[in-house]
Amino acid sequence: MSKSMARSWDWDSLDCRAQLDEIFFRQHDYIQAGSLEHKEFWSFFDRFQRFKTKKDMSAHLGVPQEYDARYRINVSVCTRDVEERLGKSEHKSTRRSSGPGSQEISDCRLALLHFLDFSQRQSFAKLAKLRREQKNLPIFQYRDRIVELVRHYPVVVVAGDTGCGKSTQVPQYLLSAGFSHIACTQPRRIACISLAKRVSYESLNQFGSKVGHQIRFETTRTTATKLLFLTEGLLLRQIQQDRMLAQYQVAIVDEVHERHLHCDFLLGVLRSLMSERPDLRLILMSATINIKLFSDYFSGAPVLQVPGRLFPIQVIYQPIPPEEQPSRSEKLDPRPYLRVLQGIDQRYPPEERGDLLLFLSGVAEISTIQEACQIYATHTRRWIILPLHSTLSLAQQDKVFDIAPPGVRKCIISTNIAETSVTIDGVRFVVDSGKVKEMSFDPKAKMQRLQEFWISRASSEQRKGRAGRTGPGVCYRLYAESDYNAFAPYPVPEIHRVALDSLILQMKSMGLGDPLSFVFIDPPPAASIQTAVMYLKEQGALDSHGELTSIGSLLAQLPVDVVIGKMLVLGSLFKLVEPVLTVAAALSVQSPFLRSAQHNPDCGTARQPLHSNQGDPFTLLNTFNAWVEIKGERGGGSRKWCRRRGIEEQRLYEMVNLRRQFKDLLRSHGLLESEYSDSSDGDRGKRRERLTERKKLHQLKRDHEQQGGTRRKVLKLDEGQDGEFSSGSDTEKPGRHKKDKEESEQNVDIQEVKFKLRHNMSELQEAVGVSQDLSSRQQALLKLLLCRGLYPQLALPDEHNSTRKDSEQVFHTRNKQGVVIHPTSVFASDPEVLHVRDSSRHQLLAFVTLLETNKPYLTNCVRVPALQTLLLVANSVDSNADCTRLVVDGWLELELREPEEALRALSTALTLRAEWERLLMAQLGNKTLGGAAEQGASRKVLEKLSEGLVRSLLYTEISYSLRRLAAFQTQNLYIGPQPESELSHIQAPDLKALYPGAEAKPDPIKGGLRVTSFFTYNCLADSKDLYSECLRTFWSCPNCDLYMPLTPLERMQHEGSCRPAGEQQAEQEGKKAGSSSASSLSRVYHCDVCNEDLTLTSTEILKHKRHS
DNA sequence: GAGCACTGC
Repeated sequence: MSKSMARSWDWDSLDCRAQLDEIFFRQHDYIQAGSLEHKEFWSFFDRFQRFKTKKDMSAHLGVPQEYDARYRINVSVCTRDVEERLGKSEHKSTRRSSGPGSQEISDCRLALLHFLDFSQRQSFAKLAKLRREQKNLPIFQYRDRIVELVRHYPVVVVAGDTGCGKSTQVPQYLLSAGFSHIACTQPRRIACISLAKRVSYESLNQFGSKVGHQIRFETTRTTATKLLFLTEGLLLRQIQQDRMLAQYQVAIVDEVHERHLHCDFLLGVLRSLMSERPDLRLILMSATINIKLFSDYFSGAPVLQVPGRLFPIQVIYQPIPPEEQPSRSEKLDPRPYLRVLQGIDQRYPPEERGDLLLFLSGVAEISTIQEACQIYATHTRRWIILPLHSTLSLAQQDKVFDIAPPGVRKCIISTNIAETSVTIDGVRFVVDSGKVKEMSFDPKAKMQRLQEFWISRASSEQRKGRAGRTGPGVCYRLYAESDYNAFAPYPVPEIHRVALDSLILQMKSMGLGDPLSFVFIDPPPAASIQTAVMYLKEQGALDSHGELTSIGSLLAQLPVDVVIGKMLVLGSLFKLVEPVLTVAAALSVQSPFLRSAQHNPDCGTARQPLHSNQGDPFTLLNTFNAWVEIKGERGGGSRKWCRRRGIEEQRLYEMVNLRRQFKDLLRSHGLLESEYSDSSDGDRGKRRERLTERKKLHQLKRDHEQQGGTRRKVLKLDEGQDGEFSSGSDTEKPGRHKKDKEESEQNVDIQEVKFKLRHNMSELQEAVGVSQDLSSRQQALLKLLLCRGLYPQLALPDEHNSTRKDSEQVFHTRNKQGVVIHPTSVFASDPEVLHVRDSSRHQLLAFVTLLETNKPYLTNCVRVPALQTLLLVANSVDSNADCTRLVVDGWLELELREPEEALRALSTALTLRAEWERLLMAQLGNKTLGGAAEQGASRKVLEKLSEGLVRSLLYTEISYSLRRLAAFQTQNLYIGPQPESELSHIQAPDLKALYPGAEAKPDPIKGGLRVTSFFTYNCLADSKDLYSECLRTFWSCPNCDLYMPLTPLERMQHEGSCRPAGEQQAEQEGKKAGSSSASSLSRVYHCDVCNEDLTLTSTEILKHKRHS
């Protein structure tokens, strides 16, 4: 180039460029070394130099030799030190042997100025195009009208169909009109992210960081944010903290027509807030369906209707002929679907592009049709068949966005995930089966049900609309027009179909009063609300008056199901937080185990070491722990580790996020001690190391964001022919294939980058390490905690299971008989561990969900020792006189062989449970943990309790039988009530000091004595012929000198108060052995036959009944 | 022997 170049200056050398980088692209410069723009500059530079050379040879072609400062550049690249260097090197250029001279620096500066000018001009062109597009949107005509309406009315409804631009434009109109602090809710996270990005781009960052998004684990919100896109659930959480929603001036609720649970609830909450916040502006945005409902709900709010902008779509009704309609429990007939593919091949030349989207109801249906279509596709070589549903791996789901090679169409066979959640461009044909699977809730059996239904007209239109996004389309409906007309107009709102437990709990904690009188937009059935209230009472979240208890208000703060929330609370109480955090997180995300991998024997073998025959939550725990270990050892290698086992790594990342959120919440509610200060986190060197790593990670993340995600690949014709796990696709293949794989392995895994930025790996490892190898004692305790959380979700193995085939094992829950284990559970492949091998080892299954599809299935099961667990978790335990017969929750009957053992077990359970309850209440009542001394003391008590639970109860071997009561048996279970006035002479022992909540009053319904809130003594109509005198047996107390005949109750009472000498001093609550006793077990009984009042014991009553 | 889809300070 210049003649002075002899000095070894080479523009192409990396070294020379690096030297210029140090001058122009430093950390605080407009463009930084390493950024995308920096890369672009150097490629621009090359082109620019070539152009200059060419121009030197030819004539002047517009590029000035020197850059003219009148250009639009508003960034200075001529900082003082650059000027200085220019000056210096001009003088001393001859002395310098290497490095850029003044010529090089000014060359580079010229190029940089041209580059900036060029990119700015480019963005002006972009801007002009953008503004044109904005003005072309249907909603643009209504811009002033919308602003005017919002200024004058507290609530406005904007209704517009797909493509009218309401989601992106309305918030911008409001911003330009001077509104700020705008919240715009979306039902889905992705929508929040992409809308924030889009609006920020459209306003050319005119609002800078003033447009942001916030979702559960991610936010770009700053104090400067004026417009925030957030999820509906998140806004609800914010209202829970900030009742008046003072942080916002405007709330936009988008997609209200989708009628999600959160959305319906949010509308209700906002409606009740309007009177207290007259200044708040509320805008509902909806598709043009059912608008009147929303307007009426807000006392006739004005509606602005905007036409949509879709391309025309031709609708063809092709009802399935009767002979091809599948009868019940039969596979779908693929012929109607194949005919559509054939028809398209005949009618449309392959060079006319356009893909096909086929809606079916479920995964099984998709597989059936996929198989048939694949045969056709292989034969014609004109189609690539791709399944799409949420249980596919994310990598496989992503394939639907890839491009088919010329002359080939994609045929995407999808569930209704493609109706709203996933939008695929380039779809020209839609095939609609008209079916959908929907979840409903059966409150009687406490069971979820997944059933197939006809879709609604609204869904039908939504599916059709997917064909007209990028051009005119065709929609084939595989039902008759008359069917369409008979469809319900809208889908059933979610609030009508699901269990309302969490919703009611939220309402209570938000102080919204009686849920039955709350004005919902479309109130759920009263029975559904009542069921939820009852359930919450049973769980102790609400008291008998329906008011929130302390545990209830805590559970309301935890963003999990009530069942999971209870586990978390118990886990922190028993210092088993780490494993419980993992289990709670695992049960709150989609299963990390991919179904498609289940058939692959290699995956099965690789997964085997992770399996725990204690139950599915333990398998999940093992998996998470193993992954954390791998992650620490070989970082990026975890991806491969997951793939080999058919595990979706994304789910494990989600678990880490959840774990941390749960931990923070437990800590902020005083259930966990706060983390020690960071000083323990190693030496300075380590911290510096981590800091440099974080810098690198941030750069990787920025690069990824600037690249705008991944580029679309072109699909191969044989794509989708086999799943990713079949035919050993995991084994390394020689040649090109292997190279591809290695390359992709080196690609930046953006999820891992984000994960590393958010979490401190060594901290996680340390925390998890605690739970890595649970002692059998801890495992027993953990099971108990999980079970108490899951209660009353318990199932009893059928007594004949050991004679049945593996696949025909039957179980019974209290409300539903004949349920089976889901094939994905560890117990489906290993049912022998549930069989009764000896009479001291009966087991129950605690389960997370009971879902009926073809059959009622139990998922996520844990096996627990029956008697011991029941005594500790059951809501009601009823006994006969010598406690050898127990009835639990009115449906399980246990008969113990040895009265001695029976009594000991019951007595131990009562004591431990009382202690447990006391600790729990102390923990909950005591928001901030006391001083170290108190903590130490409570830790001791706790250790004793844990020890007691495990050693004295869970490990105890007691011989007993276990069966479920038949319907007729439950009818005459109890002795029955006696009028209280006639019982006054019975001296009830004072057990209050012994067991908190102890009443020891005659039970007015069951009869017998109600000893604690869950235990009623001697209320069973026992078949054994026992007189009260026989109940007294000689007994010697192991702790003191007492030796005398006592009734069982007296014994329990004594045992509860008489502790070993060491313990006695710790227990300062002066309690004395009951002076009075329940010796008089007889009471007044009115016999209807004799019409006489008799004073009899319970067994005498029974005898009397038989004879009279 | 087999499960729609979302979501949570």
